[in-house]
Amino acid sequence: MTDPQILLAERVQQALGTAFGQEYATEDPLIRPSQFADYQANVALSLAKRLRRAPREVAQALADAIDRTDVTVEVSGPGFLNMTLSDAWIAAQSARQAGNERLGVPQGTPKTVVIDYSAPNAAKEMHVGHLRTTIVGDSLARVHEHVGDKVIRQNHLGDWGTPFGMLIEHLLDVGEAEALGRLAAGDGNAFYQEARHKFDNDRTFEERSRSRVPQLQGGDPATLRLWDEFIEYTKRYFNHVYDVLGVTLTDDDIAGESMYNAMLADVCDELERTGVAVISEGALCVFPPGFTGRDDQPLPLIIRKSDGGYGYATTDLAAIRYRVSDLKTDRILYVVGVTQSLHFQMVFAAARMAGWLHDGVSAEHVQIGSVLGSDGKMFKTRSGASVKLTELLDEAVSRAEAVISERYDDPALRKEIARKVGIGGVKYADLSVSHDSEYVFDFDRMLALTGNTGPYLQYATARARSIFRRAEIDPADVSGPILLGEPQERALALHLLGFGAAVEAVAETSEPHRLCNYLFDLAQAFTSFYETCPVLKAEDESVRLSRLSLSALTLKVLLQGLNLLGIEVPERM
RNA sequence: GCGCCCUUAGCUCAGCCGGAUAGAGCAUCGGACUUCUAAUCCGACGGUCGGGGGUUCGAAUCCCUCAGGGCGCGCCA
Repeated sequence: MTDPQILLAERVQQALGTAFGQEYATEDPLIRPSQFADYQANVALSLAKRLRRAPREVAQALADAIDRTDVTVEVSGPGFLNMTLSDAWIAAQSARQAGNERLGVPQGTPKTVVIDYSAPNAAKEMHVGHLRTTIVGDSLARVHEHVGDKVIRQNHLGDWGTPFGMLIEHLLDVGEAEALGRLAAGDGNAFYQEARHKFDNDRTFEERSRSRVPQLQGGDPATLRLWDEFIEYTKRYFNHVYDVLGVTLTDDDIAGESMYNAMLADVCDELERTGVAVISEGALCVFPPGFTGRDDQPLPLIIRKSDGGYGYATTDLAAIRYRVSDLKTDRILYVVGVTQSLHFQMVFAAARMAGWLHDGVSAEHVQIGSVLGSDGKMFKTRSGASVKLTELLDEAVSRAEAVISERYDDPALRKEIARKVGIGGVKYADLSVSHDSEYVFDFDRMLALTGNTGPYLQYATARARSIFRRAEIDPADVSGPILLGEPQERALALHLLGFGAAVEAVAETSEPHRLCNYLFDLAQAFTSFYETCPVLKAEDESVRLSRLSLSALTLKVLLQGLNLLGIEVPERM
């Protein structure tokens, strides 16, 4: 790890020990980026009261005790310690980072992390919100893998339950061949709506559908065959979307609701036997303490309906039990819409009551905010119908093509660039705002070539690449001492050192937007460097080599960072 | 009624384990191409951090309260 904050924290802690006694050596030195120096330590202020000394005095004593090798320290204001790193230290760390194939990203103690994401429902509307959970979850999976965790992707497909009776009946009505063709083409939503319409308006269809459900759950072979086909063709469509998006999910990651069917009865038995669940109004319910509904009544988590059927709470509980006991996970991330917040709170609480979730395992709901249309409401087309995802992505690509420079008239090249820019722009838009906030879907903003966008980062990367293309040098071959003559060089090198910390923070907090912000700042620092510091035309050979190294390092970090976000980068733009 | 989330510059958003004059981007205005991609860069303008109270040496950040908005809340998943 090359992060300067670590060095500074160690230095200050050491000084705390020598200045005030060893009991203070573990105090958080409160290192923060500073506008007056590279970093500042704020610990003197927070410690002053406990030491019963004036803050500035504490700061001075601390400053005097700090090992000043490669660091200048000065007391400032009411008791801040402004710390500036020597150019030599930064340059040395840069060289170290350049020589490190992990670019300064540490590998922690490996954990097993289950990441539950995407989870499209084969029987319900699928909209851009599903894209977002898929994209964010996929980035988290990539990041955890990169820091050394064992990642188990779990695509909790909505492939079971009441609506499937309806869908199977509709499939029979339409005819298998035609129905399956439509499903593979991504017409599942319309297919569902047709079925739903008949279900609501046609009594005999409704009855047929209802009687189909027990056959499905009971394992009737003819019904299962139809269900299998339905799911198979729906999966083809999902896989097509994943392919277009460049998402790492495969069929091996599918762990849909149907998978837990066989465990549900046992889940209920165990909960009932242990007294965690009780019968209420004919349904088997868990009443986790602290949850109340309307009229202050305890809020139930229904795990077996009064008609004997199971709902998604049962499935989710079965999944937790399975993930902890069979998958041996240390951490479960549920990358699911914010609207499910209450549901997950209750499921987690119930799982803790049952002892399935114990202190060694953390279950976290990574709440994904809703994607809104320009009207500020849930994203829909102008006509009010839900948007077909593939059409949305196609539009992103064709819009990207329209803004791509006319400098590329080779149609194949243009198309390839447009594809990466269009898809990358959509993905970056999902990743760059904090996952729990809503955001307004806006093609113009996410495909803009300036600002905190995917295309801007891709462009910065393409410019870095062009240096090496022009020089006919492989960035991987560049090495050499780094010299920090210009302020832009220093700022770039210093920012590069923070890469590892940024990646680590994403793994810890499940917030990919931190990495986006880091990369955006990096791209800006690089562009600024690029504008003011000629690389190939540098007057001095050692400066040229240094700048080449710096460019190579930047390029590698940008590529690695974008890869962790799941964003492809065209060779040129 | 209860619970969760949100309210920061004209717009879109960061910052929220308390720390100095609250930051970006877009938009607007003004500069910079005989120079490695100007799809860029540099600068300016712009904010009582929803209101009020509290804790603190210090609050956008923590606590309380009020207002406004979103989502959810017993047999869909």
